[in-house]
Amino acid sequence: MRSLTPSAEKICAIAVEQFAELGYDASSLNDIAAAAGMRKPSLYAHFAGKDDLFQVVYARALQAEHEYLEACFAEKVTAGELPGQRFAERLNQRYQVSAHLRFMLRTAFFPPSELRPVISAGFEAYLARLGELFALALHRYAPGLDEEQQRLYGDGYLGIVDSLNVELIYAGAGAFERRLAALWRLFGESLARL
Amino acid sequence: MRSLTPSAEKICAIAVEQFAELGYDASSLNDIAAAAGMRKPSLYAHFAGKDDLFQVVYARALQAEHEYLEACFAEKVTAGELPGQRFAERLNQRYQVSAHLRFMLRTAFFPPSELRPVISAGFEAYLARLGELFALALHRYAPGLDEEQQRLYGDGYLGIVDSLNVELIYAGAGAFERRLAALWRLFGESLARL
Amino acid sequence: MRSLTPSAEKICAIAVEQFAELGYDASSLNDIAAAAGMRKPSLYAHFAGKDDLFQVVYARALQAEHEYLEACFAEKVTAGELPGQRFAERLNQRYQVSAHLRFMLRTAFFPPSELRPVISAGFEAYLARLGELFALALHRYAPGLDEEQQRLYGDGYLGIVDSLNVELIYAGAGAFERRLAALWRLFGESLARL
Amino acid sequence: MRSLTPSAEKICAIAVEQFAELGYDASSLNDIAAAAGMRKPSLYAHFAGKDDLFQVVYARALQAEHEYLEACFAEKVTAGELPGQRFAERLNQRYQVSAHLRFMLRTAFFPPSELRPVISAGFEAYLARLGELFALALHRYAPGLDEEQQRLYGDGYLGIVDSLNVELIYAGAGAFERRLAALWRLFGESLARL
DNA sequence: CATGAATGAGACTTCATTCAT
DNA sequence: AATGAATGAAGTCTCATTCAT
Repeated sequence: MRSLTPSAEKICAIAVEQFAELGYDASSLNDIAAAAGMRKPSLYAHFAGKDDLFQVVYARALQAEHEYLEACFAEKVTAGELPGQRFAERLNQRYQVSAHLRFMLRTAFFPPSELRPVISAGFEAYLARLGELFALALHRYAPGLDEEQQRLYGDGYLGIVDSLNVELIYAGAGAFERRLAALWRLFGESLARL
Repeated sequence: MRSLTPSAEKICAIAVEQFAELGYDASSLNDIAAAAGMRKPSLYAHFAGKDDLFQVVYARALQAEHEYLEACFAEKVTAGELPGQRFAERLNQRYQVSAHLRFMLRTAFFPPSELRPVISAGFEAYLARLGELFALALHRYAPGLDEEQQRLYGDGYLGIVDSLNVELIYAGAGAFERRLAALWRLFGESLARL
Repeated sequence: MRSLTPSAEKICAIAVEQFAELGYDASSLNDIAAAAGMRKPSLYAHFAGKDDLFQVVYARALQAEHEYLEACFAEKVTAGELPGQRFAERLNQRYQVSAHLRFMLRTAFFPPSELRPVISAGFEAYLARLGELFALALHRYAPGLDEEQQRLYGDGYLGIVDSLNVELIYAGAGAFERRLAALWRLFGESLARL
Repeated sequence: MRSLTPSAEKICAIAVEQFAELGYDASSLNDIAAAAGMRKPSLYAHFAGKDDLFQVVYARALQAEHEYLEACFAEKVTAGELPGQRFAERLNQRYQVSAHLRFMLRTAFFPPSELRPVISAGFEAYLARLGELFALALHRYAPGLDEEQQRLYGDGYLGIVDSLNVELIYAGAGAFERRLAALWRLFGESLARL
């Protein structure tokens, strides 16, 4: 993880918004530079090129969301809270607030072809960690589950998270809450019967 | 729905693949024309421009997937089949086979900014129809549900479908089956208790 | 040998002058396009890029100088003319008149690094043909020479031609005539004694 | 002749290689700086700009080759050695060893347009001195020559040297030896008959 | 003496589009 | 219906250069 100068930080902050909003191809270094208060060639003092900028931004987005993940699952659980519930319920807010999340999801779903491998690897690690954290919480919630059940709930939880992410991507906050209610009801009912 | 000459059909068939694979911005009219066996300016004999081509392709993709939807839900249900089950189980195969579906999903999730409204409208109609078809099937399966329960299962079903779509987009067939198993278990268990 | 449209011909005619005068790196497609009465992107309707243009121009230069070579050596020899004499004496005029020659020499001596192999091959064929034509003329002039002598005069003749070319490159017409006189005197005296 | 700090010396040593290999336009201050172990702007602490660096390097190349010239002609002649023979025979080795010579030749033949006058002047002085040294040696070898003969052999000798240089530029050591043998035979035979 | 940051100029190239043929 | 030619706009990127530190 490269450490960045303040200028480079600023460029990244601009770039993550542009990339999240427009995608790789429709984002222009010209616009990014202008929004960062400099001219296009100045970017090259900080990044080797568009690909490099994109990858740096992606790495930072991954890290930010990893940190969020850890923090979210590290919070003390309140009574009656199901495993992963807090993370799921806060997805909406996180999505609105974090360009990193919006960028990461867009990029993971539809990466620029040349960068697909590196992007996939990073995102899969993110998902894997989310799965682990859920598994730990599930074990705390219901210690006696057999392996198959653990896998079942793990897969289901990741599926629900993806579903919620998609809803955030193409719909709005209202739709999110409806979907969250529905899916979490199914999930919670099932867990409650354990 | 414009009717198309054979040449225009061919262009569309190429374009839907390119757009599905690369997205709007990274797709080049040059490549599309070449793959269709002609030169770039010839496209303008059939379409007003890139946007027009994109929109025509999108309309056709929507129609194709609408038709698939209807056909899928019109099939006779076999014993023990839950509402929407056939459609969900076949998503994987459909995704592999239908560039229209791949294109529609990509476009609906991340439309080119200028076309966002028209694209959203079309996709929402698709989802709405899917919701309706599920609702009908649900009613046939469990006639006495109150409105809230109907909405709950409808939302859940659409959420599951999105989740499966996402899995298809960024993972492979294997992951799809695991997720399908997990989500459908949750869904089916709940339905079965009605 | 690609056949060219009139526009492409014109571009080549401009380009050979620019490349001969400034070399590959200092020549600008912008300038070439402007001098050819069009804008930069229009060049790409005729050539795949700068390299392609350069190579086409080079191939044409080689051909032009090959043709000149053949024509020059095909002329009827006058009494007292030594083998290769006419070609050598006309180098100056040819150099002034033929951008192809100026370009070919510059390019052969200092090719852009990436194109070195293809350029070398072409120029060596040119030199080889010059050597052949001289050898034929020498045989006509002095039929009984042994192989070693033939090679000796062949090498000497090519050496003299190169020397004259160099003089044209960095000096002027006056210097050329002095050098021609000196080298040809050495060469002629030796031949005359056969 | 400016005297240089060690850093400036190093830059020059790198630059002469790059300029000799790639020419003025294709050489990048970035690469030169990097190869000299510093960043581009640091060059400006030593040289006013690219042109200045080029001219300094050129002046040093001229000086180095002047010194070589003097040393070469100052060596004691062995029996049977013709005037200028040693210099001619060593051209190959000198060319391989001296980036200054390679650079000087390339630059003299094809100078960057803006620097043509200063470059020509320097190179002509070099050639003039070579001519003088040869003339002296010739006088020592054959004292009684009339002016016309002196000029004849002088021109011929310079022509031969250029021819050999060209062979070094676009061919290899093997070709050099063949050409040297041929040209020197012509030259030596003629001299021997004096 | 060295450099990080910035920049104006300009390089090559691709793009979607138009138009006469 | 198709295309060769042309183009304005914009893309990414490199270059030599300057300046404050």
